[in-house]
Amino acid sequence: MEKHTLQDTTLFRGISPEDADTLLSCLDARTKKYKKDEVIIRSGEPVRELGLILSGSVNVVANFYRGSESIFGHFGRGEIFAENYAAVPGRGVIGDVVAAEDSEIMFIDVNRLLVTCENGCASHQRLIRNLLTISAQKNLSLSTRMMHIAPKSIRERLLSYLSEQAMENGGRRFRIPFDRQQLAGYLGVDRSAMSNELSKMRRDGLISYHKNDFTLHDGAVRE
Amino acid sequence: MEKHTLQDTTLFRGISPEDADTLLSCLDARTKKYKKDEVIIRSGEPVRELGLILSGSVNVVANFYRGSESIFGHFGRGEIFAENYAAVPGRGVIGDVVAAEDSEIMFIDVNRLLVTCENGCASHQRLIRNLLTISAQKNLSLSTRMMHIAPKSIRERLLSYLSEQAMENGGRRFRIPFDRQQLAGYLGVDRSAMSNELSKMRRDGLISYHKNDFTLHDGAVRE
DNA sequence: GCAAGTATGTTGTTTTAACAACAAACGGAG
DNA sequence: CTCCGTTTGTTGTTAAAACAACATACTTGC
Repeated sequence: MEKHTLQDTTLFRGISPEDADTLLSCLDARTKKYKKDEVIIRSGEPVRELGLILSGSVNVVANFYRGSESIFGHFGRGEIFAENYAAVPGRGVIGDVVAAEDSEIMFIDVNRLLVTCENGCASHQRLIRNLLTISAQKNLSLSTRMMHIAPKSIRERLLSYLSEQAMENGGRRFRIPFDRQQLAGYLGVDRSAMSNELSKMRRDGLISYHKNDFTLHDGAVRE
Repeated sequence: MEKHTLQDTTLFRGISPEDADTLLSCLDARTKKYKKDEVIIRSGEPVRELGLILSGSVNVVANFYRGSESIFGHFGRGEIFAENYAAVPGRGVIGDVVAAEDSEIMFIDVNRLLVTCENGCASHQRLIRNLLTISAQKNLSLSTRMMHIAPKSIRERLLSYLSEQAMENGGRRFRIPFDRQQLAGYLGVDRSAMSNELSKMRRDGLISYHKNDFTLHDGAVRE
């Protein structure tokens, strides 16, 4: 693993390789390699360190009750995981964290990360800010999705999602970053049923679209 | 507003009134009063400060598209809001934040909060840690709920929720903190349909329960 | 341009949850 | 204890989404 890798991570973004180097020793970070399918964190384990993916990727696998062994999250190179558990003492991790491929993970003690040290304070503060930003961003995307999933009908979910996309885009015409399959997954509905509903909405004059290019009409938008 | 109030807030937890006082001037916090129903933050506004509720409470009101004016969140005395938007620059708030009753709000600039100052550094670090902990906790509760809502059927949602409660409780018998109405809301299903499903699950020997006291049987739990 | 593969749309059927309306159990207040 | 309000459970009906199976459109490599 080379230092330059770190700059590409969400956690060390904006920190020079030299400063990162200083920080690393100060943080007492350790690095470990995992083979594909190897368990990195076992469900229920208490965690003090966050994981930073230097290479490869990991899955979070939910395994509450028999039968449901579904992948609950996927994190790729440059991303971090388990940071919430590391920041909230005394909560066991829900689900196993498993290497989705051969991976190299850096573990960083969150308590140490939060205590500003003597050397390189500026970078250290940046590090803390980065962590908070990551956490806040995850919060936002979670609650946004929550909001879109809240309505019971497919149509309302679509309208909620599309309206937000429009608002975010500052216009009634915009492109969405999902294909139909992904959008259905995101909204928690069946793909074909969703396609069907989109057609109806077009028929009802609420929207028009071509592939990922959508336009909201008067009926669909506030005011 | 008296200093002692601050100790009861999630943000200033564990910080002495004297230290809090020092911090406040350092943070350049401002306080403002709102009448019931007054808009504190308008939808789409960019935010740099988090809001700390000294008294009263606020609602986050979603108002994406016509018709749906539903309360998306409620925060009470001692809690903070808008901290995610304050920490992620350049994202407009989704939905209005409105005073649910006469309230007093303290606004704290997150950027300033993150930069450790000279005086009272120990307390300042505690403040930062508190903020991160709050953020991490919200993340955990959001993703946990997400996970319970992911399955399509009521039964699976219930099993997901109950299994997690059991795991958290370290035993198959436990009490849940919701009444039926709240649980249905949390799982995003109809209350009566849920009651019905609970009965069926009891009939099927998966669980037994009396009021909020639940027991999971072999069929319901992993292994 | 054609063939093969993937993504999207359509239609009909089946399953399931929402809904409505009511019954039963529970929990104080008097 | 009884009455009243609230919570929980039950049942039947209706509406909607899941599901399955197929049609059409779009993409890409040849």
